[in-house]
Amino acid sequence: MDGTAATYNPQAIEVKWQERWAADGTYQVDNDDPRPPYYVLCMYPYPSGPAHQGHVRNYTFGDLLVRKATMQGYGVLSPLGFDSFGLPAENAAIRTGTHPRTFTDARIEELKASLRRLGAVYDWRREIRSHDPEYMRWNQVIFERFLEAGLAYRKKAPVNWCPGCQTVLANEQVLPDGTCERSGDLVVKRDLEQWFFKITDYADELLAALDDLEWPERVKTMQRNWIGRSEGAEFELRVAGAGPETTVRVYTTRPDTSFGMTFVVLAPEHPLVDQITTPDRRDEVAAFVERVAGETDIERQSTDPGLDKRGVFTGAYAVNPFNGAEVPIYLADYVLMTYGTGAIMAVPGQDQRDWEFATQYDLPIIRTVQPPPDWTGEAYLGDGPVINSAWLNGIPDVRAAKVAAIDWLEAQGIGRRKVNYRLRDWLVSRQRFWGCPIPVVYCPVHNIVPVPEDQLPVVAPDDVEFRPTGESPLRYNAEFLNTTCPICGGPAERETDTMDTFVDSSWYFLRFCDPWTPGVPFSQEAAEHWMPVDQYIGGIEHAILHLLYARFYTRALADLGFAPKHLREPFERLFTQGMIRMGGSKMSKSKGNLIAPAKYYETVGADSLRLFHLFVGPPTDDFDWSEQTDEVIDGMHRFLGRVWRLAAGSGERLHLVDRPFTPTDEEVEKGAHRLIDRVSRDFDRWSYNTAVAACMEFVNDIYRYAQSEEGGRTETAAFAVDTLLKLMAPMTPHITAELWELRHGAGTTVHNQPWPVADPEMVRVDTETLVVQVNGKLRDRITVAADVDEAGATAAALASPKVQEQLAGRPPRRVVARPPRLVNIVV
RNA sequence: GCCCGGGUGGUGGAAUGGUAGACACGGUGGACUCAAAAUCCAUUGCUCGCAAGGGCGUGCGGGUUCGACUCCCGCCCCGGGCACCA
Repeated sequence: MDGTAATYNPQAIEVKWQERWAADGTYQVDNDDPRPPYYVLCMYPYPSGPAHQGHVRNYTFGDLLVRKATMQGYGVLSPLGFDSFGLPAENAAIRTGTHPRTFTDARIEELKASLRRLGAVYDWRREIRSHDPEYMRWNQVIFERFLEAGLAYRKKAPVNWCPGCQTVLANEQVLPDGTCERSGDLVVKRDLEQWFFKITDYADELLAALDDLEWPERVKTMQRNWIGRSEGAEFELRVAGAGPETTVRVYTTRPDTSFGMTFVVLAPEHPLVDQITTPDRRDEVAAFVERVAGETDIERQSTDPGLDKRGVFTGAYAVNPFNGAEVPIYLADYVLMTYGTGAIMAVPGQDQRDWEFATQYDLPIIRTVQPPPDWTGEAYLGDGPVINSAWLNGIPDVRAAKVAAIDWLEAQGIGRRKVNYRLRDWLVSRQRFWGCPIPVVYCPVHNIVPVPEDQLPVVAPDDVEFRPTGESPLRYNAEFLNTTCPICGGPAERETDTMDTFVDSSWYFLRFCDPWTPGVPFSQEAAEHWMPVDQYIGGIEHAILHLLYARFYTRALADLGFAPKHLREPFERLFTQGMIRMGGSKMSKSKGNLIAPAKYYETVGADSLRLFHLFVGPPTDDFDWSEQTDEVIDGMHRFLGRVWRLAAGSGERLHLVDRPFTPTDEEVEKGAHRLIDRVSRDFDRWSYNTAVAACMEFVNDIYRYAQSEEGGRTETAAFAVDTLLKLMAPMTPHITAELWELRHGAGTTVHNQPWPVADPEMVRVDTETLVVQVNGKLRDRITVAADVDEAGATAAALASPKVQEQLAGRPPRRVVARPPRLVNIVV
């Protein structure tokens, strides 16, 4: 053997193969590729600099699938791009004066280089950067079509406003104590006119279609809860002493409990508050409203600090239409203007939060559902017959009572059946510079006017000043701000808000299918060919927002004629990986706990790092990076060294001979088939850690075989090693490629070998270990034929001397036989 | 607070109602070496015992079952998301 084959040197071989894959375009795929299509996609990253271990893990999983599907004969679409708009680049611009584009492009190059060095392969001809003007053009065209179709609209919505900075803050910029991270001022809520996308139009479909997706149940559950469909009723209550036009509309999921309403609660932002509050209550109500304005929704809905001072009486009363009773109207922080009608009827008998509120404010409690006799709790949420409810009394269950109550409301003309969603429309306006401009102008005559398509994309000017106030520089750039109305040519102002970056990530996977056809964001044919994504891979932190927005966008684009009409779901299968944590918190640049992969590339190599991420635990689990982690990574390098010495034939005491086939050789070949079976099934169930463990066991077995007295048979060993290299190729692509070339000659590559298939005859085992228990305790292990029946297994178990000793002459009361695995003898 | 996960040796984890701890990391002992590195071998849940062998053991408390890490109920602890971080 020559010097290069003698020792494993990852630095020498990894870059060589990476350059070859790039130069040969091995993993580029054309849209007319004749192989069956398969689309593997990892969530495109925000470019924050060189890859961190979270990226390494994510892209290792994706790359494994790309390479395996390629070996299986698919034409695999494996694109990547960059989610390149966002707050960090803007903050860096303010800090350093560097334009966000310069900053971002530099970060992208760093990230790309470190992913290349990992050996992850992509069709880079399809790369997308969300700040690319071509991508922005289509983002803006789509926005204008949304506007045309009524899917985009403007309304007022509260934002975080910092009085010191005179600007809008992201939630992230508001510290836990409610102050601005920059100035320390107390952040307040302020209403601004903002753009929304009507995702609620699709609420029903987004909910119903979840059932058929091959997604993790937990993600589907989170989306279901997020959409939060509820069925109930909406009805009007007159305000006592006011005219008939002054009514409070409430939404309830429990119209059957209306006779138990003992008060009404409005959100502090409710438009009726000023009108109905009595003069003697004004000061207290105003103070309360102001205080709640400073709270987040999470604080408002928390019941943690107790319920004191969480509500205030307005002095007004509402009339319960069911029985004419006058009940007091309160304000409470836990009622949100954004859900339902912003007003609720409170029924403390059947709602625990209402119960606590009623107790706090000495309000009456009336039960309208009969709790079971042994009920000791407070509010009763369960089923039961209606009580204390006049004409509803005696209805045996909640479901029937709801129907009766709603029928009555509709007959009286004061209310109706109503399906409600927790899901709110998507607020897409961002008061930032580094985002895709919203392509409209405001004309004093023609109001909102979209920028004509031939003038797109609207791109922010470069000569702006980044001020440390956090204010978008667009507001102060006269050249950008002042324009003319596309309709009348008169003076007009541009929209200075940009789009939420989730807009960019809501359709990039469609653009990847075809970033080339002029005149369209992507061609229908290409989308037809590749979509939906066969396997989407990303972090669990995107379980709700990104995935829901992408599902909405795909439907909207199909309905607007951009995508094929029948394309509803973008991601056929979803896999969500766990996070890499360090010291208990998520790895992130801001926490300064990133571990760059570069140092591993320079020492143990990319293959060892990839193998580590596959081996360390189930891909869905979080992983805590610790001081011991480097030792585990070193262990992967040692294992690959063993593989190298075995496959390159440079291992000590390897003893291979040409000789006739023996039963020992047959066992080794069977072992290889069992490995194929195990690794293939483990890959299919995302159990990479056990697949790696199986390969390690196999390598140990082959070493024992090749180092034994009688030695290994050359052909058998060659079959075993070649099988191993093929199975490991998707996990550790460089070392397996190099070894394959070494064994089979220049120009050959393991990566175009067909994925091995196990022969079922060779996988079958002849004998099994029968576990014998007495009263559930393990007492013996017996080797039995794999096809042993119940009687045979029982007989073998009873014949065991150890079992006889335990029984001590007692007759078995019962024998549970589960051949060929187990017999349990109960005495 | 609400929604969603998780808890197994010193450590990462394995075990789809049937042998708890596969495979690794670390530790201990040994071989090779002048020495070290590398490599290789043995051993390694806790505990009693010279040994054979026994007992205990999957966050805590109950339950279902011949049998529970696994299923059910009630707790405790840790993590993720909560709509302007992406």
